[in-house]
Amino acid sequence: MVGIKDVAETAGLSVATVSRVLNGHPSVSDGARERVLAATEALGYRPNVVARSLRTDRTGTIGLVISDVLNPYFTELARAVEEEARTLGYSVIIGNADERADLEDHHVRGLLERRIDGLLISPADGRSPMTLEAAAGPTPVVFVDRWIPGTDVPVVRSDGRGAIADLVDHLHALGHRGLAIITGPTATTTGRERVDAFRAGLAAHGLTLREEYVGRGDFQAESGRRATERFLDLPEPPDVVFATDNLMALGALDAIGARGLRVPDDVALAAFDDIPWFSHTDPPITTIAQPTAELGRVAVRALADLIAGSPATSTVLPAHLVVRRSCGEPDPEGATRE
Amino acid sequence: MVGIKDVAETAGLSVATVSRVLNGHPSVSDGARERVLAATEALGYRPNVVARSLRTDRTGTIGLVISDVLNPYFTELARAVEEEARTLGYSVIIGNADERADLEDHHVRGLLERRIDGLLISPADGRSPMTLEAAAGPTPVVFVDRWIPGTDVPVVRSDGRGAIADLVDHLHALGHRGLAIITGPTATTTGRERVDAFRAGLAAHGLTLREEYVGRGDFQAESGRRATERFLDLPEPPDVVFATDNLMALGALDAIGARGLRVPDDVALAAFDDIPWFSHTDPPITTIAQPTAELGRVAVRALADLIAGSPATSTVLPAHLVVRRSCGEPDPEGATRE
DNA sequence: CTGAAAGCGCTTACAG
DNA sequence: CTGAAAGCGCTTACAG
Repeated sequence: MVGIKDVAETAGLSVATVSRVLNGHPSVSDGARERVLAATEALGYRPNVVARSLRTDRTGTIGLVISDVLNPYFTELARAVEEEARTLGYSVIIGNADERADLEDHHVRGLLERRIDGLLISPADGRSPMTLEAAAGPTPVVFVDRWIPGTDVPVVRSDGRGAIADLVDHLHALGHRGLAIITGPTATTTGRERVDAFRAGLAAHGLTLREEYVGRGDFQAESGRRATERFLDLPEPPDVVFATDNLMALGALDAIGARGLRVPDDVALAAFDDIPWFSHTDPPITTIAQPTAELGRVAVRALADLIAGSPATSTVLPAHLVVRRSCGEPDPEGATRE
Repeated sequence: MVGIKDVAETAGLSVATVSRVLNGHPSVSDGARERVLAATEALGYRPNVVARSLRTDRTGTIGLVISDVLNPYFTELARAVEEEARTLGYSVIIGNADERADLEDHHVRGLLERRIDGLLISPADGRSPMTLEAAAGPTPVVFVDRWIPGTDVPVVRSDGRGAIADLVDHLHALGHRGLAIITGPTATTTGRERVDAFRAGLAAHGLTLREEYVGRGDFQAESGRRATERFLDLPEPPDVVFATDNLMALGALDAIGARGLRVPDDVALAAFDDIPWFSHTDPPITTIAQPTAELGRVAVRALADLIAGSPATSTVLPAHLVVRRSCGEPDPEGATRE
């Protein structure tokens, strides 16, 4: 591989000068600059950022550890993060934890060893030792979407509680009383928030959440399927199933379809997270939309602040209800669709 | 940050010995190993892989440049790649080209400067200079899904031609004669292959592909919407629209729905790439499925071979038709569903 | 089995 | 404006 030494040699200058040109240092003569650029071009020189990083102690890279790349919510988040990071001059390395604490650990450790400048994590739960270590360590960390209570880390997330209250109102107004929920892991903050808000929403209508109407899922499709099957096997199945993310809603759809039942006639379905497909499912799905891309962008800016040494602020953005037809109502022609 | 020197000091040994222990070198006494491990643990030492990489000239990382993270096909591919790479001891850094040659360039350059051990690329077209440079350079490269003819790079892809012929047969048998296609960029190999195979399939039935029934898309949703709108504006709209990837099918669905038309009664729809949502759209979508995850795994193994210095072989896996209801037929209850 | 030392490819005070 | 030299944190022949 051609190195800076080769460039210096063919340019007839020292490596110091070559380095200055390549890094846009002002103290270089135009002549030197030209010769360096010409040599760089001629040799097809690619700077070795590994060496540069070792020397400068910054990698120009941030890490992003998400729970599940197959989840369109996280995909959209990741895309927004990469876009904003690129604007700010950072590359991003994505680690997919697949909702597994051991994988989260693996990726956080790898990213830390790689000396990324900062870390964005959507922590599965508080049980990944490396995540805890990262949160306490010197590398700047920002939590996005999920967070770990009790840590001193800025968090950028959305608050779904208001929207969930709206959802329960909506369901109640449609006459539904047997409301079931498929939760995420209750060790996750989003998992807990959604079931708590749902319970609170029911309470506001004088209803209580029946124990058998709580299905414990893990935010992945298969768990949504299993929980829904259990609901349907109940002597008194629920009127509505609220799947607290889009993949579990997909699983619920699978389970309902497999029994030859129809949504919403036999059982209604609501979801959390809006994705383009929800407009085209049979029927279109009522869901709660997060400002996903915005979360990603804000999180990157917060992390960049931290890296720059400024204090970073936490941000909470609101989610909102998007009414479609999966809970039984007539389609109000794009009511809350933005 | 605590470095190897600190560990050596508290262990009362040289950095050489510490390094040997950390790298599993056999020539270390049990006592030394123990003291090193204890010191490592006590100090919370994290090896600096940047320094290690500079020294060893390998990063234990492979790069993956895909065309669009928001496309579930590529997401699934990326996931399989990461999984297989992890098994083989590699990390993977994903670059999202978003179907833009300039972004592909940006990511390939960044990955090369980062000195990744090997590169997996799904090239947008032959117009990214960096991709061409990478293909010709010393870093091992494998193309996956798409490739660039005329380069000397192994390619792992699926062949959709047989399945497209099956699709045309299927459509013809259902009585459809006005067949339209939304292509990907014809600069991509997959874009070309799909339209060529479609045309050949029509020819086999004595039909020709009418020029106005060819919509040029870019594999993203918006282009599918626009192409479909143009089809529907035609004095003689087609009977069937074949969207050659899943996102353009989503766009087509949007366009059809926006006019209050129904699939398949008003216009039939077929797609390329199978994704879980296709079973739940209204109606479920007939499509062509690729062995996506397998492509990813095979590609990683081919790249690992190349990195190890062995020759890598190209692989072509077959795609197959999955018949659902979007073209008008009765649902044969999961006919070709695996 | 162990350690001293060279060197990976850069950047950056320091001196001129 | 330019260059010689030190040093980033590791690994690895080489010698003992």
